[in-house]
Amino acid sequence: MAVDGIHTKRDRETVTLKQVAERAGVGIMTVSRVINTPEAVSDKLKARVNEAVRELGYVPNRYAGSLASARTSLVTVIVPSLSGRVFGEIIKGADEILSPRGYQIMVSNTAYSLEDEELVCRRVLGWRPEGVIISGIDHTEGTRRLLLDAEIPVVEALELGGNPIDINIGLSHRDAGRAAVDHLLERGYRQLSFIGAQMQIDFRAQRRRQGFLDGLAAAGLQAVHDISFDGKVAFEAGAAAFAQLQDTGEATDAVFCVSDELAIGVLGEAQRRGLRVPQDLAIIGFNDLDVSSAVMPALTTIRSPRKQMGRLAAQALLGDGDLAKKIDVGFELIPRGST
Amino acid sequence: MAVDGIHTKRDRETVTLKQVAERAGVGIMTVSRVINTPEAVSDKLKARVNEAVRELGYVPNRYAGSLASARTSLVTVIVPSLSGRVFGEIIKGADEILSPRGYQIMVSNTAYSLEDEELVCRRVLGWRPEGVIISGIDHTEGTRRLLLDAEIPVVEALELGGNPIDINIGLSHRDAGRAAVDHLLERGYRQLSFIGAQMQIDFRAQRRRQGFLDGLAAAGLQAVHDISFDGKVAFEAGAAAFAQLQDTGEATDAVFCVSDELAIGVLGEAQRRGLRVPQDLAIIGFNDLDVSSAVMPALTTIRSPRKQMGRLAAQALLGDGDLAKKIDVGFELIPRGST
DNA sequence: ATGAAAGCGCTAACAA
DNA sequence: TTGTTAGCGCTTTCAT
Repeated sequence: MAVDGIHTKRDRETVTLKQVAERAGVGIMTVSRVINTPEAVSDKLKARVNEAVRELGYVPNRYAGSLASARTSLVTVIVPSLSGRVFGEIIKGADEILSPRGYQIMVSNTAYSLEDEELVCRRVLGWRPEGVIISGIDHTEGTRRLLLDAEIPVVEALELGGNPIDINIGLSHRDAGRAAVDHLLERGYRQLSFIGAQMQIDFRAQRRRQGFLDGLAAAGLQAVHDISFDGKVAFEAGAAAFAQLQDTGEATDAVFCVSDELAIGVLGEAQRRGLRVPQDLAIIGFNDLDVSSAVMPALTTIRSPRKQMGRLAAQALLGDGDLAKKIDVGFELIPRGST
Repeated sequence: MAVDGIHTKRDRETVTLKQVAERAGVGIMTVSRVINTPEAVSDKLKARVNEAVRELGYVPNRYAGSLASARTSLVTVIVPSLSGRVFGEIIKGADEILSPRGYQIMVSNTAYSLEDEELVCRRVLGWRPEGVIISGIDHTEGTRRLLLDAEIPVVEALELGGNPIDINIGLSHRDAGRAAVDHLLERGYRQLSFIGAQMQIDFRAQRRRQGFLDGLAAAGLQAVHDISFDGKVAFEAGAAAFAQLQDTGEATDAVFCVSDELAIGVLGEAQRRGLRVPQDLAIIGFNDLDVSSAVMPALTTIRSPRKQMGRLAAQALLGDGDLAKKIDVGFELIPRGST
């Protein structure tokens, strides 16, 4: 019977190895073996034990097991946000590799704060993960120290660069920003603007913006507008930012949005204002979300191989295939209707 | 120093309570108290211990702690999919309540399979969660048995009904489907169609469809089209389904899509075919994703309070505020431009 | 306020 | 193939 509210377990009966062993009339090690290395037990005893396990509804206690064996089969993934589909895909990619190998993933959220990341890291290391996948390359010294001292494989994912703690899998966000401008310039646009969100806390977004500005400078141009507009929902922030930019500023004929959400917000707002995309306004985003190819016109964007990064990160942790310590997964500009 | 690939920890040095105690020149219980109940230790010893903890980089081992105390501070959330933003929001809502209270969330994925759900359940109970949040009300007998035997609070979330294991928080998806038809009929549409995806495995989607069909029947009508079109990406499935429906079938003037993703796919395809929405075609979805209000025209949809369900589920587990065993969070039809 | 002893439920290492 | 023993690193309980 279920029970009101959370409370400790000790006051209730728990089925243990020993009880299963007694029930089956065998030693506890036999039960342990039936569960962990069934091939090492005779069919006869195995059957008896399995029946006892079933009858008692025995579920092995991982705390006891891990304490005794020093194996946890746990991998933690540290992400800056639980909302975006972006991080969900990394997690999913990692899970696809890890689950079949018997690993459990534990996800923790830093809310884009380096200080919280350090706290999260400390908390999470108490679970003695056998590997850590952490987002980005910017961390406090304390976080680095913790991770280094843990003596487990660590993958810094999403972005390339910095002074890697261990393994680094990602792409150059600066190059991606640069690719966005180059594309717009090539298409003939000259009055380019940048729209960002949460720029103070999102280092990867900052680097995409920097790449954009670099590219403009290289072409002897400068941004017509360069704004960041925070908001609870990125789509709305995009719409609001574009509205502000149109209402108060000089004309722009192309915008680079630091994310597809913003870009789709801009697209909607532009259409509401009667602008034709891409004739009057070109829009390019970043991420290539599923929805980006569904909107009309479809959104030109830069695809980051998120799921692949998750998979590679997991494989790197497992030491599969002798992967390099540094893997550039690259990005791909997907030209579509919006430019 | 980090290390190549995952391997066990025992071969490397680990800092334990005992080492900290020796370093600080106190008993191990004093160290334990400094960490768990610092108010019970004198300032002098507390300072010495904290210094030793810092110097050694001590991180308490949760396995030892939980084994000894029978408290895990773990809550597991079982979802059918890691991809959708839908489940991410439930998790986020739950995390907002649980994290500040010192609980760690562990997420597990059943891939919309009841059999996998049972396996996942068994695996996850080995971590001795102090509470479980599980999606939906459809489970195998084995799953029910496991959850009941665990003697911990269990919340079945997202959907109301069935024979609850313990606590049930959600909404009636059938009523939601019914609300969708009623809205379309009220707007004057008569040639209604249904577009679904993954209908065989998604019970909640089935119930929305049933509500839709019920509503039609009550009005003496029947669906022009009633199709399900699977695909890797729901947006694309929506577009493909609508294309098929247009190419091979009778005229329809309104479609109810079982999810917003499908609806946005339909919207894009309709626009590509030169149809005016909502004049030529009305579209209504389900979920109210962030993107749904950003597209042009904005999508009429039914909002389910996902984050709130996550929060309520967490609060119910904690026994907060003496919540009912059954909570109907309702839904809200949001009329927008697409109808 | 502090410490010593016992033991949580399991696995490693060994013995039979 | 099976069982016995000694911990794993902590917290509980009970002394002091």
